[in-house]
Amino acid sequence: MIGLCDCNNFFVSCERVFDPSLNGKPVLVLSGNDGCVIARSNETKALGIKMGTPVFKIKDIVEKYDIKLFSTNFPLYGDMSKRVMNTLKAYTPAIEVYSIDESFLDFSQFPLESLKGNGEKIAKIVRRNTGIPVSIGIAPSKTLAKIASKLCKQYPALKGACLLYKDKDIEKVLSRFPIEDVWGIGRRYSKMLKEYHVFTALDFFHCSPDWVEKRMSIVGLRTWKELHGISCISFEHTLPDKQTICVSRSFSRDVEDVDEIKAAVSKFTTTIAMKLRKQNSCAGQITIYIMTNRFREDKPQMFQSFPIKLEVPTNSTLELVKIAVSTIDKIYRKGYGYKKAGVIVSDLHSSNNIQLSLFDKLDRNKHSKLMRTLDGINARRGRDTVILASSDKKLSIKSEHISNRFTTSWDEIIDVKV
DNA sequence: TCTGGGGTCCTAGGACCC
DNA sequence: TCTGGGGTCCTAGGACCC
Repeated sequence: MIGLCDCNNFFVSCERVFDPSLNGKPVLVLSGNDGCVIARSNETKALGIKMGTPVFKIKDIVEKYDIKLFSTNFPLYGDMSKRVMNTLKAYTPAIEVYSIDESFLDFSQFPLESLKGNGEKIAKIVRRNTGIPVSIGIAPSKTLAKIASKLCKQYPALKGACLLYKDKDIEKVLSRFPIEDVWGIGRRYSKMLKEYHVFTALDFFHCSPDWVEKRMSIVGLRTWKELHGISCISFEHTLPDKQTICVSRSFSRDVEDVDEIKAAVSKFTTTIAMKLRKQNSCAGQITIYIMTNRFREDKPQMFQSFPIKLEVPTNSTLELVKIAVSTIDKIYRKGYGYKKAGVIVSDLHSSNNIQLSLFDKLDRNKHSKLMRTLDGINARRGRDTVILASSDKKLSIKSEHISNRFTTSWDEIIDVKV
């Protein structure tokens, strides 16, 4: 049996931990530049506000219901996530961190009759230790566990834990579960399935496996089997290294100045190099892209992306930034307003086995020593204590409703009034 | 005026090998 | 009229996830 612990309305819950007056009130958390809705409280869900809605389109509702808005605060959410995961680790034999707000829990050694009670206990402890409410679904497969966790949110009487394993129960639940809400069935497939009158998870359950495989490949077949209680997506005890790493941002306005774009790309690449070193990888390829605002149909559009193969894979900030910034000169065109830029590294290798080149002039030992020192200082003194001069320029990104980094910055720690 | 960011996996087709 | 058989690797595109 496998558990899935999902944090309820996670980003909203993080904000509420540090401002309990938000409990019971409608709250939204917004994407970068305060653009779209990326998290909703139950109250705002009830108002019919959809995930991904641009905020300017719902200005009237926000005002009418006095909805509290928050800019995204990833340092806070990331740290709160760690706290939740650490608590889960302490009360289960193993966890697989699946996303910032979800973990699978290894319940394979627990007797069946103890599962419901254990789930409730764990949900209660997480709430007590971190302030974050969670829903724990327990079932024979990951897909069913996801469904079970959603049931917890519908039925508070379950006290945060739902065990789903009897055939009779599964069929009853699936018959009321919309096909588009099943893990693994996205927008495209649910549209296709509905054309064949498959509307609920149970309709899909009763499809023939051959039919499913023919139309949805073995990925769809896997979902079908998982709904039948056959576990096909195994529990991963160790996280594999990333195969690609990407850092990109939209700007709050259209940027024409090439130096501003270079500074942004320099910043993104600095972050990427840091992430590479963190997982002990070197990149064999780096791609830089810049694009105009696709929503401005009245303006000329431009999307340029330029991949560069590296002769020797690297994770040196100096080397990668130099390449990235010089690439901007190749792809930048005057007269366009750029709205977004990004950097992607791929073809990643372990730093321990790097194929060197006969013609390489770079002193790689020197670089890696310097990077170790830089990482050390920035770990102790804060992320941007030592940066490259080329990235020393403020990015134009809007976040008007941002809360404090209560748990990761001494300057922003919570005030307690006595 | 204002529209997010970061990932994975699978398949098909083309280029190439012997 | 007729044109082999068996592979690998790479990339682009499409699907999905949070």
